[in-house]
Amino acid sequence: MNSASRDDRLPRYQRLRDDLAARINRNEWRPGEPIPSEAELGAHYGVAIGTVRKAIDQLVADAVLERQQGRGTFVRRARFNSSLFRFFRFQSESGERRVPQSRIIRRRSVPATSAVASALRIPVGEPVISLSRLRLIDDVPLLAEEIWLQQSRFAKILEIDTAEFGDLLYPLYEERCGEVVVSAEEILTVETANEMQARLLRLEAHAPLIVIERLALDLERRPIEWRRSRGPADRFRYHAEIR
Amino acid sequence: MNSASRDDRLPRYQRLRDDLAARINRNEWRPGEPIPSEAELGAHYGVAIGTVRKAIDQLVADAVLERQQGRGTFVRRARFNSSLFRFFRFQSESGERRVPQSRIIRRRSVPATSAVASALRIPVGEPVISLSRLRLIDDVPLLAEEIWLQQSRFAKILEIDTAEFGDLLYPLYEERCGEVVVSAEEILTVETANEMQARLLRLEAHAPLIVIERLALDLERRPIEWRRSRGPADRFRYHAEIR
DNA sequence: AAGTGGTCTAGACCACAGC
DNA sequence: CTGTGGTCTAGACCACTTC
Repeated sequence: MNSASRDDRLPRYQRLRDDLAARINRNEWRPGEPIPSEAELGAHYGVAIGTVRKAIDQLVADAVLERQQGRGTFVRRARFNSSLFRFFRFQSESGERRVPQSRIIRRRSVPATSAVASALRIPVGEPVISLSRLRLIDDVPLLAEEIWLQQSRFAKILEIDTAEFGDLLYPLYEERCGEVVVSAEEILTVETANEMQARLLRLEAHAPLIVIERLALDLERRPIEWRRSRGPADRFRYHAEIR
Repeated sequence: MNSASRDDRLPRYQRLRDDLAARINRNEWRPGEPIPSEAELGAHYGVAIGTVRKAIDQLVADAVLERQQGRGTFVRRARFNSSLFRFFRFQSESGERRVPQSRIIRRRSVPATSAVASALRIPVGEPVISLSRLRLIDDVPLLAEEIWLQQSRFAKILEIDTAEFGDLLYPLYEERCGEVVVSAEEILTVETANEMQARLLRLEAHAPLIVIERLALDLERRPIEWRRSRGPADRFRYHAEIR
């Protein structure tokens, strides 16, 4: 249990939620696997089943767990095909949702600039992994991305051959580093392309670019990755729900 | 109760939620006022207090109600200053969040085009109210908006002097028509200004514009309003959370 | 002190999945 | 048939607000 007793002032269902979240993060149950039944968890933690339900409710709302009546409660596999990828509507007016091809252009270790440090909530100068990649559909460049990762949590990323990265990074983070992206915050702005960006994206200079800054968070709401993506504004289409 | 017994197959807390939502929509309790206590509601509807809590939980999650421990549960007043207005960050890099000034340019009744009809989920040709307005900060144009409303629900909007509309429409909808906006879906794209838009927004022709299409929904998820807003892309800044 | 929402319990019964 | 989650109940105690 350990961390479940972190803060006695918090209600039990909160501490239970946090403990379950940590255990899932620790890969105690793998995606697709069921966690113990509500009754078992209640017995194990010494709380009523209603309290267990309330804790699980939250993780279901966070899309971390999935209930299946009569079967059990399961760790969700693949949080990668849904809303987090929304801005790939970026171009596919033409129809279906395809995963863009990915080409890593550069990978290096650098000290965190103040902007990166404040986004990732780490000290300035701390080593971070910096990735540059280009995303394409049908070999047409769609997005130029700069990506920053805290090196201490993602050291493995420096070891893998970039050719083996695949087209999606989040599954890589999960498989190689045990880091799971569950939510994100995005800020959208528009700027004009400089010469390098124009060349990379095969646009004319000064063409309008959409800029998407995204901070990806794990299920304990700690920053995992910060990225800045740029793509041609005229092919952009972004869907959002407001509550 | 009436509508609470609409569908016996639904769980009680769902039917209770719907009934409370309808009563709030009917202005049975005004914004800022408390609804009856959980115990009272339980007695009135003949359900356990836990069931009442579950129904209220949902309305709290929808930002329709607000709990205050020791005081009661209140109908939220003014859902107008929070996330629904996010894109007014549109320009105020300079600091605080201000409500742009609003100038109604045109108001008329027209038959719904197929696009408007499908957005508002009404038959093509049904009369709708069409508004054009300009929004400004410090007399600088910021957004040019086209707005469509189902005329049968918003007939009063045709009667009020447009000079008395004020700077915000949603409070107007609520006060005059009893229609409350609780959530919305937005689609963002970028296009270039035509001559009329450029003149209106005081931009040069072909300047990039951000286009925000918004469908506003009431707490029963029925479409209330559809609008298309255009503003200078270089002053655009949009924040979104993804889950 | 009285009334409100917040937490937690213990148990009943139902609907569904899987053997 | 057994085990799972889904709904619902009735009541205890706590924390907070108001008088």
